[in-house]
Parts: sequence; C-alpha cells; structure tokens
Amino acid sequence: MGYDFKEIEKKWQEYWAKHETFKVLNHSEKPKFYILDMFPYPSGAGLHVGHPLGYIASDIFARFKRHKGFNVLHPQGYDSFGLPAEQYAIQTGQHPAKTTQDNISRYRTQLDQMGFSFDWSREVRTSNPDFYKWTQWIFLLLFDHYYCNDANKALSIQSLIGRFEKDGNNNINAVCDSKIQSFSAEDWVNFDEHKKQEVLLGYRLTYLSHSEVNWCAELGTVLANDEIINGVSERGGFSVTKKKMKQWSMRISAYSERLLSGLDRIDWPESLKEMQRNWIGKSIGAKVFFAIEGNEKNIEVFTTRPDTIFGVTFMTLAPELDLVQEIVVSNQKDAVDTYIKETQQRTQRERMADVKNITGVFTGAYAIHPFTGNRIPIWIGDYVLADYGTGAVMAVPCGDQRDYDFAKHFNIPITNIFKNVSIEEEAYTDKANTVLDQSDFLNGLSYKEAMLLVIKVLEEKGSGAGTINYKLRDAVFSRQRYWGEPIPVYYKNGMPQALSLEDLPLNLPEVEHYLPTPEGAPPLGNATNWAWNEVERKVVANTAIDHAKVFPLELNTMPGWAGSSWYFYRYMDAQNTDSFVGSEAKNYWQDVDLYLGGSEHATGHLLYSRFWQKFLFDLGLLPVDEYAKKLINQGMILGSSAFIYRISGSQTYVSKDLLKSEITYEPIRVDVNLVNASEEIDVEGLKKWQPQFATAIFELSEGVFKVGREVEKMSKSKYNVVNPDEICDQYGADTLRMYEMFLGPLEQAKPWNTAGISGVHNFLRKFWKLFYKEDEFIVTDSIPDKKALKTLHETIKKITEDIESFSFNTCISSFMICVNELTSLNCHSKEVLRPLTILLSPFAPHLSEEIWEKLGGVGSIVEEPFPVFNKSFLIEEEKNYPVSFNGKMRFTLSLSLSLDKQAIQEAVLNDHRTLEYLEGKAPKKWIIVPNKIINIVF
RNA sequence: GCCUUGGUGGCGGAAUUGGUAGACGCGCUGGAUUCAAAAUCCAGUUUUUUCGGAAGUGUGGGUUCGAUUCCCACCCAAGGUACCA
Repeated sequence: MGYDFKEIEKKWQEYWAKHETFKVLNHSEKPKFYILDMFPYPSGAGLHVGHPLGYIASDIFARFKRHKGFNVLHPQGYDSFGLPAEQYAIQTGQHPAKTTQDNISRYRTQLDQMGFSFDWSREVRTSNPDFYKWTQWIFLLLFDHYYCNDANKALSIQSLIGRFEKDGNNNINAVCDSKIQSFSAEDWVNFDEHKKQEVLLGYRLTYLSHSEVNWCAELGTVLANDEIINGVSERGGFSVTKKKMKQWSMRISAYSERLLSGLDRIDWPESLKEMQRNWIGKSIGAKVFFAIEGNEKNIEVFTTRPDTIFGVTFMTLAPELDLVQEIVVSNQKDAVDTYIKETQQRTQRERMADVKNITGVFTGAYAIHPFTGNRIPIWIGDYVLADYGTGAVMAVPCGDQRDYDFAKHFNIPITNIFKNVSIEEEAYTDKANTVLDQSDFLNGLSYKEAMLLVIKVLEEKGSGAGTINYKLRDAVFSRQRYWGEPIPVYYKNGMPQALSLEDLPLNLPEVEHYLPTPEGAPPLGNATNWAWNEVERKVVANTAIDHAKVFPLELNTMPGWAGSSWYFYRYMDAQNTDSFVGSEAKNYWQDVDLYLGGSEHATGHLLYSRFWQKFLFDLGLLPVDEYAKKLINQGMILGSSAFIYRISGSQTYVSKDLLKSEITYEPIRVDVNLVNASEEIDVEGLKKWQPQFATAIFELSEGVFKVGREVEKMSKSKYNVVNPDEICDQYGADTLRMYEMFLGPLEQAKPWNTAGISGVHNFLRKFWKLFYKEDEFIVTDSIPDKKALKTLHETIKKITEDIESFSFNTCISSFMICVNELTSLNCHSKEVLRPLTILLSPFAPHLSEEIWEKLGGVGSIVEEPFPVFNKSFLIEEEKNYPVSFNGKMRFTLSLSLSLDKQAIQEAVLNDHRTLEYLEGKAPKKWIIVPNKIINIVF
C-alpha cells in the first residue's frame, strides 16, 4: 500500500480540529511566543501557491517553538475590505459582502488542507462590524488628538482647547497645518464655533485637506495609480486628469522622527529598514523666503544647500502650486496654462522617470534675492514636485545637476560660486570639498561653516531658518469607494463632527449600485435611510426636512490599510466586545515576536501600522511602541505570465515564433491555465475565455499557437495564478509544504515552477519506507550502530541551526541526505527513527503524526520536546585535507577532524615535504579552517 | 529616474569568516529488474581537451598568495514609488 497521504492528511486534520490541538490560552506556565503572518486579502482567484510560502514557513517555526516549550500564538484572519470585491460588485451587482464571504470560505478550505496550526478561534476579518467598530474607534481617537512637539507625543484636543483659552496658540509647539495663523486667548474666545472647529481641524491627527487625486470623469470616480495604464483608465480606457478633492488625511508626518529612530530598536531586515528610512527621507537644511517683485507674498523654499545661496540664478515652482496663478504675468499666461495642462495629464511617476526631457515655462515674474537684491526669474518646471518640501526650489545650477541641466536647456545664466572648480561640463555637487567663492560673507568657507553662518544670518534677517524636512507625506485616508470602513463622522455647518463610541460601529449601508452617484458623490451617497443610530434613523424616516442635508454623514470610506494597521492586537482577544483588546490579553502577549510577510509592504502597511502603534502607545492603550520585534520578508513567489501578441490596430493575433521586428504588436495577457507544457495555447479555450477573442483571427505556426512568457507578480489581474489545490490532491499537503520550502531561500523571490516536486515526494516515500515494508511496521528496538547515530545527530544539529536561521531549504537537503544514509545502512531502530520523526514534524506534520501514533506516542506529536544534539555521537575520523603554500604547492595531510590550530601547525612542520619547502623559515600567517583547508603564508 | 533585492550547469539551488565551486533535488544518458510498461534500484552528468591539463559563478576593472564571497563602474531581471493589497 505504502504512503497513503490522502487518508493520513484527512485523518490528522480531523484529529486536530476535534481536539482543538492549536487552541491557545492567554496565560501559561510556558514562555509566550507570538508568530504572525500578514493576513491575506481573500481574492476571487482563491489562494495561490505564493500565499502559503510565508504561512508554511511560519507554521514550521510555530511548530518548532511548540516543540521547544513555548506557548505559541499563531493566528490567522482576512484583510477583507478591498477594491477587487468592489469592482466585481460593479460588474455583476453582487454584494461585496457575499463575494467576500464566498472567497473566505474557499480560502479556509484551502488553508485547512495544508495542515496549518492556526488557532482559528481567534480569526479576524477587517470587514466585520465587530472588528471595524474598533478601527472606527481608533479613527475617532486620532480625530480627538494632536501632536505636541514639547511632550513629543499625542495629547488630547481637549487639553489643546484649554491652552488656547489661556494663551491662544502662540506658545504651542505642535504639528499642525502650515496655514494656521497665530491668535491670542481673546481671539480664541471670540471665534465662532465654525472658526474654532476649523482651527482645531488644523491640529487634529486626522484632518480634512485638499489633496490631488486621479480623476476619471467618464467613470465618475477616482482611480489608483494602479488602475491607470499609459495615462488612461484600465477599465474603459478613458482619460484621467489630476483634480483636487477634499480628503481625510492622517498626520503621519508628526511621527517622522520616531518612525525613523524606532527602526534602530527592531530586528527587521536591514534592506527594509533602509527603504523606510529613505521613504521618511529626513534631510537637514533651511527654509528661505524670497520676496516676489510686485507681490506681497513670499516664496518659501526648502534647500539642503543654503550655503550655495549666492549661486541662485532662478527659481522653479511646481506647476500645480496655487501661487503660480497669482504671479504669472499676462503675456506668459497662455504658455503657463498650456504647460500646467500638459503636466496634469502625466502621472507623478512618469514625471520622475522622465528626467532626460527637460521642460518648463517662464512665469514672467521675478523674486528678489534676500542678500544681493538681484532679480531672479521665476520658472515653473515639472521636475519640482508639489508635495515635496514646499513645492518650490531655489535653483543653483552650479551646484545641482537638475538645476544645471534646466539652466543649460533654457539658456539661464550660471554663476560659479566654487573656488578653483570648473563647471563647464556639469554641476559641482561634492559637499565635502566645497570652498565658496563670489559669495559675499561666505567667501572661503566650507559647506559646514557656511551652512551654520548663513542660517544664522537668515534667521536674524527673518528671511529663513534652519529646518529639518521629511519626505514622508501625510497619508490620504479617504477613498471614494463602497467596500471599506465608513468614516464615523457627520457634518454640521460644513464642519466634521465625531460620532461617539456608543454609536459605533457605523455600519456600511446597503446601496443599489456601487458606482458614484450621478452628482459625483462617493458610492455611499446612493444609500437611503442611512443614519448612525436609532434616534437618528427615526429622524431620517419621520421628518419632512432633508436630514441628510442638515447632518450628512461622511460618504468617503477608509483605505485598505486602516484595518491592517492594528489587526495583530485583535488576535490576542478577538471576541472582546468591551475593548479593542483586553488588558489581560495585551499585557500577557505584549507584542509580536516574529512577523512574516512580503517586502512589498515596506512603505505601506509596515509604516502605517508602526504609526498607529506609536499613537496608541502615546495614549497608554498599548504596552510597547514597536509592535514586531523581528520581521522576516518571505520572497514573493512570482507568476509566469503568458502573452499573446496582437498586431497593433487589428484583431489579428500572431503565434510568438512568427513575430516580425518591423511590425508593432501589443502583448495581451492570457490565462496561464490555457497554456500547455510546450508553451502552446488552447485557442478554442481562449475564444470561450473572453468575448474579445471569440471573433479574433489567430495566425498559427505549424498548427499551434505559441505564447510569450514574462515573470511578474502573481495576481488575478495578470491571469497567472496557480492554485495549490491540484498539487495537494496529487502529492499531498506534506509534499507541497516541503516543496515550497525546498524551492529556494525563504527571503528570495522566485518564479513558480512545479518541475521537481517529485523529488520531495520521493523523499517522503523513502522516509515512510524506513518504517514500513509493504504494510508491515518494521521499526525495531535494536541498538543502532554508530554510523546511524552519527547521521542522526548531524541531522539534529543541522536542522536545529537551519530552522533558527530560517534556512528551510537546506533543512530539506539535510533530511534527504539523512534518509538516504539510513536507508543504505538499513537502519530501522526506534532509537534513531523516533527523534527523526519529531525533527520532521514541523515540515511534514501529517506524516509525522501518523508515524508517531504507530511508534506508540501519546497524544499529538506537537507537544513533544525537540531532540537535542549530542556531540559525543560524532565520531572522529582521519581524513585527507589539502594544504596549499602560497598557491604554488599543494599536498595533503592526514588530519583528524578534532585537530586544533596548534596540532595542525605541528603536523605541517613535521611533514618532510614541508620542511624541504620551508628551508628553515617560519610561516607568517596560518589560515586554518576546520574540516577544510590549511593555508600558510610566508 | 529614484529606493530595495537578486544574477552560479539544461533547470531550482548549495558553498560557514575570503580557502577543494556546483551539495541536495529535477531533468537527461546508460545499466539492473520486467513479456512490456510504471514503480524501484545502481552508475554517470559545468564546458573543453592533444586526456597532461585548461577555462569557468551577468560584463569590465581592482584588492589578495587565494575572490561566487570584498571594492569600483556597467548590463539585465524582480519588488516598491504614496488610492492594488
């Protein structure tokens, strides 16, 4: 019969479910260990082979930690709000809640069949009202707090009002809207309610502001950059423009410095921390005010090189800056407007990517240099981004390459302010060796000296100040979508008012359709009879007044990252109805010991969640201000997308081997499941798959149609998803688990490829054969020979070390070597096979449980202590090792494994060939690597 | 463009601190077993060769007695680039 994985896996999955083997309590004698996976978005394509990679790794580690005597929290849930469910709803009219539920059911079935040791009693779903109630609650807390720079933490708005009443805002050192003007206590008292709310909004940690979005008029909706392809909407191909809309934002910038410094205290991959550091983008410099000729306003610029201020020969503003409209002179207005229109049609990414194309327009206006009083022409150019710094730069062409290129392109004069440096070819950007010239009071100074002096002088003149700038922008928190958490706010006289905790959750209303309203309001605007509590509901139903217009609820919803910014605390106490997490639970579990997920979240989820953590920590609601001690990025399993090629402007598709270089083709993605092993597509299947192919013409090559391939992210929209179900069915979960680990290093991205899975499956069958011959259980109580014990202990050592360093791929090689050796030694001794089974159980849990039961183990193998490596079983043996002298001479020495450096030195010196070569000279340097090579340098 | 990661046989990958490159697996070739096939087992498998060797870890340089490993420049691929999750 042999290894019947189907029966075994079914049996043990049922056993674990029945005995609640993985249920964990919020208290224990054992030390705690919280191992967390990034929860999946339940997409309609089902779980693909990439998802389990991280879950298998974390499951192996969780099981390993249980063997090592830890109380392990290993939960799972669903990030169940998101755009795909909504788009599906738009297309089909199906409620996203229904499709989401269907998808979750499918995911659960798929997850269960892989034998994960999740404690499902703690499942969370971000789209459940009893979960998003607390997401909304956290939003209200953010709304009710501001960031005080003196206390260096978030404080309540109530305390801010108290300070306003006493002193106005003059002594307040807080992170706030730059447009807020100073006022006295008296002013504050005299402000009307509307004005007061407006001022407070400028301080709140979540606030309303005007931000730019991608607006698609035809679809009547806002689009993600992701939904825009070549400047037009992915859906429908309509044009997209930039538009300013009133949006909720999160003042994450208040936490810039703490987000940066916190990185030094957590064990996350250095590359990921570097990415976050760059994203936060701290730079030290100065802000400088330039007066505008004939205008009362100033231009404020941020520069990291205030020392080069005497090299300024022009200024460049971002085209979308409001100021541009105020300063542009009439005869330049047409040119400026045309240019602005052009830039609005380009995405920011295109603008940044396209640096070779220098574009810009002169506004006709001039600024005044704060020191020389020179007139400085003001230009606009799309290399200046509106949302970085102040959206304006003082251009120093001699010291900045982009300014240099711009000046050369438009024939703007370049002043050289560097001593003994030529700027004929390019700008001089070497800070460290800067010596200034033609710079008045800065002449002869270095970068550092000039920087300090010029900031001092600017501050004295009131024309600027030293400042620290962060690239990190406040996070836009509004989405004009249906399938997200409603923002718990209503409006009174146009100002946002917070709902109270008792009114939460503010449930998503039912709507007839999921597109924006005809008036352009977000989809929630389609809701009728929507109110935030029963009292309000009655008012809505019974009054003649249009209540929705008097106290309208916020119609935007929250973004995908809202729920995922705190879900890991909910797992600790998922059923709690009184609190987002109970104090007993959070005090016991504290934080996440190991977090596994992809590096694609580096500057999204992993930054936002740290921000919320710090905020909740400030309020005393969480015990630590970094939630994940250690983080590992599992590499993404990439898909291998299939492409067919359409002749541009036609309906003719050409087999890949018939492509000609003189014709332009459009590559179109097709479902990889329609492609066979020889890279040929099933044309009939393709015609049925999507209507656009039903009537198309296909040019075959020798009767077949070949596709092209490209490796990219596995995603439903790229039609390259491979599901694990088939593999589970054919080889079993244990094989799939081990194969995914065997594919390569955990951290590395790798394209999915099923070839090779049989090797891992064969290993499990060989393993099984150590225990069974035909159907007879052949394990003996005999004493194993020394070689078998040596093999076992070498394996224990290797596996323990490799699990602890997450090198699961090499673990599997070690298992294979071990089983091959035991097979050839014909070893069936219980003394060897029992520990080996425990060793294997994190990797192949079903098989291990089955054998464990047969070996007479009591209960589940899960709690069994992990085998301990015993050095004494490693037998020393004589081996030949090569020795090289300066790479010129090489011979071998018979040495024992245990020899230390001194013994090797003696052995070399006692060898007659060595003595001949040495001619009495003593070696200078000994390089001795145990077990390997000895190198002696003279 | 910018930030991050990676590039080793036909393929996935291994190689500890700079020390015998190619572990382990897939595939392929040959053999055993079989009426035959599947399965299993054994042997071989970087390239080249005048069979002594020689070359070889994306490309070109550098450091070193010695480089897959360290440094510089470049090429290619993937992830992120702020409304995909």
